[in-house]
Amino acid sequence: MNDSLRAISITENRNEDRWAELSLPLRSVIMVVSNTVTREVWWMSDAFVTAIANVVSAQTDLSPAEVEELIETPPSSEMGDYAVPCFALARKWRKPPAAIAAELAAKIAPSEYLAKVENAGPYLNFFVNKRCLAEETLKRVATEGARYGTSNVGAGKTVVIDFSHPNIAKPFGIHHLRSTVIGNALRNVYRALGYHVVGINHLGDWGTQFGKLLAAWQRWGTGELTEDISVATLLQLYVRIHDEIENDPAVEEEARAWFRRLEQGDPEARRMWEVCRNVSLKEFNRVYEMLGITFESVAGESFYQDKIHDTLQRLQDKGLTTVSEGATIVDLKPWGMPPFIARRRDDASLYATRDLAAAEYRWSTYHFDKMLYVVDVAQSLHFQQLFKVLELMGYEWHARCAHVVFGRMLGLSTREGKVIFLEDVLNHSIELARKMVEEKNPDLPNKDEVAQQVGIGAVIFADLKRGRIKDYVFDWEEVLNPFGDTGPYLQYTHARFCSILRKAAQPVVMGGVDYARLSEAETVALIKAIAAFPRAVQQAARDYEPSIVSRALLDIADKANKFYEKHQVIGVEETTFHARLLLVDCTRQVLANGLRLLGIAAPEEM
RNA sequence: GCACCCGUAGCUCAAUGGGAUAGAGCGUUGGCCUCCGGAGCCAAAGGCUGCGUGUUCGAAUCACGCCGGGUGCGCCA
Repeated sequence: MNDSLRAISITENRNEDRWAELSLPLRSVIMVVSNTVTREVWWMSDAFVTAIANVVSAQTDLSPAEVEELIETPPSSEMGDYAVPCFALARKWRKPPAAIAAELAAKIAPSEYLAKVENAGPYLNFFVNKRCLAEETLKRVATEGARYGTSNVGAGKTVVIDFSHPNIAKPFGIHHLRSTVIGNALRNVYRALGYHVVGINHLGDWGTQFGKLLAAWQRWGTGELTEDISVATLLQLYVRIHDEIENDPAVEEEARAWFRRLEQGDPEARRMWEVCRNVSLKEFNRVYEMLGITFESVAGESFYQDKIHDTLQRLQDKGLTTVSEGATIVDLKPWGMPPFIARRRDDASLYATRDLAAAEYRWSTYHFDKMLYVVDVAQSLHFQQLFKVLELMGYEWHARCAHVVFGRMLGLSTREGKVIFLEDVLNHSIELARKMVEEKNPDLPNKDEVAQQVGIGAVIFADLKRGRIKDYVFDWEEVLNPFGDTGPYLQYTHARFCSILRKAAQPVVMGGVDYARLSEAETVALIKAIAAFPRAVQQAARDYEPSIVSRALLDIADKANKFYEKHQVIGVEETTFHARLLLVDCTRQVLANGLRLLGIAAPEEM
């Protein structure tokens, strides 16, 4: 990031926290809060796991639940489908783990579900009945359809997600992409798990920056500020006043004065502010529409303007505030943090103040079980302080708040203070997708629509495929490359399987399918990948990590293409045909479901 | 200076509550369409998991200490 851009990003909003520390207490709280959610939720608990747990439990002094905790997946399917390591038993029984594994392997007889048991060193490896695996999995997908992967673990619970939150009077930059798509994906994931989700766009529509903007207009603007002004012009004004302030600090006082007028409800200031807000919102909405993102609530910082007085009063009543150098602060020294500044020397409110008021308001409004702030790592300290203050105020729900941290976006080749507009990136990507579609599928009737879906999907997936914590090195080539582990690859696989269904020209039937026909290595691998999907969705929610869904999808697509390469569907003997056709349909279904969770379209042709 | 985050193949990233031989994609090299979509598949090459010590039957994963990078640290958001 170069200097001019850095100057602009001084006022960028929302970010960070001690994610690792917070996630743990949060999880334990959740478990206490709801009796229905237990640790088992995060584990696979299908028929095979249960069968293994029972059969091993019968031969040991471990309970089925204890055995379940031990079950893992071998590194290679040739070793088995599930494994129970015997190290824990070895300590208990004071015998070598390999001997125990061998002993258990000999004692456990094959059953309908578990076709074979053998030991490999200290591991007790189970081979499942492939027919059962196929039947369990595909019946479930076919029956649940678009609901496959969802559950009701969140029924009756509310999650508030604060995401996107672009800054008014500034363009919707590429750096807002992360919070926007991560937040949206989490919103979809939680909703899929039955939670009531409140997605909030906490717009950066208040603060000293508007004082600067208004001061700039007064200096250089001509006539009245009206809504025909563009965001680009507003940005220019902002950059210009910013430079001016650097040269002449007195100008800053001018800006502060304007912000004070705004906070005190001065009609002229208020009117100009509204113009800026409306102009920006119009532009933001265009981007949200492209991304297919909506919010349950658009309550920016300004929304809390009339609430901060009471918030400050409560802080004071609880004896938490002190006055230091004219400002009202909460001393956090005992917790090794700098003070939380609640009110400025000149009585104006601050970002932190408004966040505090927002937290209180959201609690009283939603009584959430969780509140997630999807904000980049730069604001870690801010949220640490905020959560600590909530705790000091005696709010037990402070532990339900978590900062969903993501890394900064780097590697943007910005020329001289130019912010990269997200809209431009999306359009660029759409253009490339259009060329690709034109080349690959010139007769497609809805080429424009598909180009949109593929182009935008590429940008979204590029962001969501990696863990959110790492800095994201934005690379045009990577984002626009349609080959490899990309959004277009997933969409292509989906379209390819849709194509088989079209060409087959026969209804997919579930009744009478001979699942024993689905036993080749590539086929089983695909079925397993499909079976793993629901768990990935739950893990994504547990870790606030959409990339877990992304990777599950890549795995399914990878296995799907390998299956496709090796096994013909159309034109093979009828019993096998029907079995494979069902698998194709289930594959298509789960890919579509997963893409939807990520906020990516799944066109049937491309 | 203090705090937090991140160091895994040339590059971007994985590695299922610490487990078996650390895996993908991009890039490089070489193969595969008379056959359901080649935006695909197969194969090769590429690693002291930043360094060290410790805990453990077992460490990329946990602890401590270094080194390197990023970010933050009182009236910006």
